[in-house]
Amino acid sequence: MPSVRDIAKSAGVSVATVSRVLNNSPRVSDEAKRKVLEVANRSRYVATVGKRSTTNIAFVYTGESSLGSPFDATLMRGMALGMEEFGFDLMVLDARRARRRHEAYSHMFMRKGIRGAVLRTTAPTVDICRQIADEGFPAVVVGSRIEEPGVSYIYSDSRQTSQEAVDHLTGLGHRRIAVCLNIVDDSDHADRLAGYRAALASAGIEYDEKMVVRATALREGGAQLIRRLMGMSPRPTAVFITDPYTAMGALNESRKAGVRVPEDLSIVGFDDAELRYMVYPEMTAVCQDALAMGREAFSVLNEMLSIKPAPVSDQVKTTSRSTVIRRSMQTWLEVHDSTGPCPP
Amino acid sequence: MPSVRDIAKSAGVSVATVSRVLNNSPRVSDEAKRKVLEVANRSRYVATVGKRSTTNIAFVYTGESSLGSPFDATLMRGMALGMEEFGFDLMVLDARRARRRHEAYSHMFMRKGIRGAVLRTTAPTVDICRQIADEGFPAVVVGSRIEEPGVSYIYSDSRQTSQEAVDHLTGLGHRRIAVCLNIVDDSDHADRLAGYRAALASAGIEYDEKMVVRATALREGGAQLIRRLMGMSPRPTAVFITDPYTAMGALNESRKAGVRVPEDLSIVGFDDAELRYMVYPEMTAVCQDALAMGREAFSVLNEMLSIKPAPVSDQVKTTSRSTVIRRSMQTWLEVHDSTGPCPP
DNA sequence: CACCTATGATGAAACTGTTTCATGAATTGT
DNA sequence: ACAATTCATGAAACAGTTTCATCATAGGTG
Repeated sequence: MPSVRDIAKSAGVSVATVSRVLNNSPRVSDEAKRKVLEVANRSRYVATVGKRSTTNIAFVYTGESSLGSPFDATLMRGMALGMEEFGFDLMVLDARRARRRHEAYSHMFMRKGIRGAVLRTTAPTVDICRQIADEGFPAVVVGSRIEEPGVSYIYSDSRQTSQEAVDHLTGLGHRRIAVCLNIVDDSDHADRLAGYRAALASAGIEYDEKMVVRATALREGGAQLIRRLMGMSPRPTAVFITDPYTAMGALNESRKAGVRVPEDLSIVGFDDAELRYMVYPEMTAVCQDALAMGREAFSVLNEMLSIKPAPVSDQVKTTSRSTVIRRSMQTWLEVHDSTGPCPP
Repeated sequence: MPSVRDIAKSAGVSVATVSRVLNNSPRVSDEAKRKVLEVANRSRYVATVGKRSTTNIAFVYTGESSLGSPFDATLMRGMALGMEEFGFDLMVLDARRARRRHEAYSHMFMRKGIRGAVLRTTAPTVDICRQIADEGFPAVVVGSRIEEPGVSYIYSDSRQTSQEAVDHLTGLGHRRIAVCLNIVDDSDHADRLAGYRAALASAGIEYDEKMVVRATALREGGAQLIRRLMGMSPRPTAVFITDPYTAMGALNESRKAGVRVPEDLSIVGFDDAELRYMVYPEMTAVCQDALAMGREAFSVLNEMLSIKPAPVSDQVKTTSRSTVIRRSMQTWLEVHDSTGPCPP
């Protein structure tokens, strides 16, 4: 564990200069900055003020993630439970804004006294998760299944329940069942599509690519979806919508377009909070427990942090990759009023 | 600004013991703990590690506040904007869990490296806000108007718009207009009641206490409300519901009870996020911009923190009360489909 | 051109808070 | 009753940050 004094000696400057570089003080030459950052990053420097051990956990989002979404909000509430239970403090951080140029993610975390991170990511920013895992920093991805080596995650296994959802539709006599996926592909939506296909297969219905529709994860995406479905011929009599907001938008647009739910169209949606009760009609949905996921994230990090890191010899710089923990949470199907028998 | 060494001298112990007390180390006698905490609290101790100045802002809720509500979620998104703009980091904190016994709030904040606080409170926990203000810690209450000396706040002035909302109803010919308030009284709901009364007065309608109904700020509260209203005689033809979730619950229960909205009952709700678009029919509502409030909170704290505190002489311990800043944000009325002409 | 002044980068030293280690006191087990 | 263990504590060592003095350089003015 190098100190500022070690770095100073190695970089050929004073500790004062090292400290200035590490804190972005304006009065420092580019040359000194370059030298210090080079040594600091190479030696995996972590700031430990007076050997103080902080207990901050960061909730890291990546700018494109929707911090105010019901899922994130519920997640946050779950994390608040974890804070109490495991005695951590929670910091909210935008991974891309908070980091400085040429700074390793783990360095950025340590600079802020963060011991572990809960990562929230979307498909385009998966590389951030990979990089953090590569640096060996204790982190867990929540709400996405990132199949990269070294990446820990907690996700909801929605494949089985998605299949049940579509089984529910075939059980009601539906044969022309559409599925709506997000415009960006991720493992979750792949799971749901797999569940959809399995259910079709078990009901002896042939898979038809034209029944797979893409929409944005917004109200407007759901509206678009309904307009698309109504233009199809033959029309689907049911649709499985894999995103909460899209499902909500679809329900509302149906009403505007004069499509009766469930008489003309059965809709199975997705819910990670309470949305299914807010819409009309109350929505049959595949549900996941974002609250429990938030709490579980802290449990996982607690486990990671209680494993003592292997002592790194001064000579060999091993990449001390942290333990990989992967957990899957249950989802369940709730049948409400947006699904009904297939129209004749 | 006392240091651990000053406190040690004053309390008659070593700096090591002071540090142990301040960090809840188990190996310390009650006697030493008492002496140190006494001096630390009296001298307004703040931890400044190596004169490092942290830039953490805390989002403080009080356990009873609903962290996962749309309002708080949107607020959080707004604060994320403020983080970027003003260069702060955000920490999430439960005021009551995080604090230790006999610890002043400002001490607790400083122990965690927090420079300023955004407070989210409900009526029963107003005293926490008052106490933090009394300690002179830079803090701003968001979403409540706390008329206590020294307390800064940002709130939505919903009085005027509430009046407009009820004007809208009287303009549609309604005469028997109920209002639904939260079961706990706070200044916001008082404002909305005042707006309601003003609108009645200007329309020449007499104020009737029986038309003031209380409900919890939950879906179920809204359901209860509808059952109450339907049992009244004569029945109100319109209701102004001052909480988003209550309004949502009322809309859904109306449908279940066979009450048509707006044909039988006009509903004006309240919205601080996007709820008005999620329900059916889309809800006429008094809207506030929680996003802007979150951002504004950081602006206010930035202002507070850039004012240098008066230097405290070693002899006179003045209570350095921080500047009081109060801002009000605009609310607006959006007319959608849950209000209509008064039935004959 | 010479000289003074302002600015900027830097390091030694001073300072802040935390932890380790040694020490003496108190408690407990046999 | 005595040894062993545990506990509370302070001195010292250590980690990071900032202040202050120093030196170099650039720029304006006679």
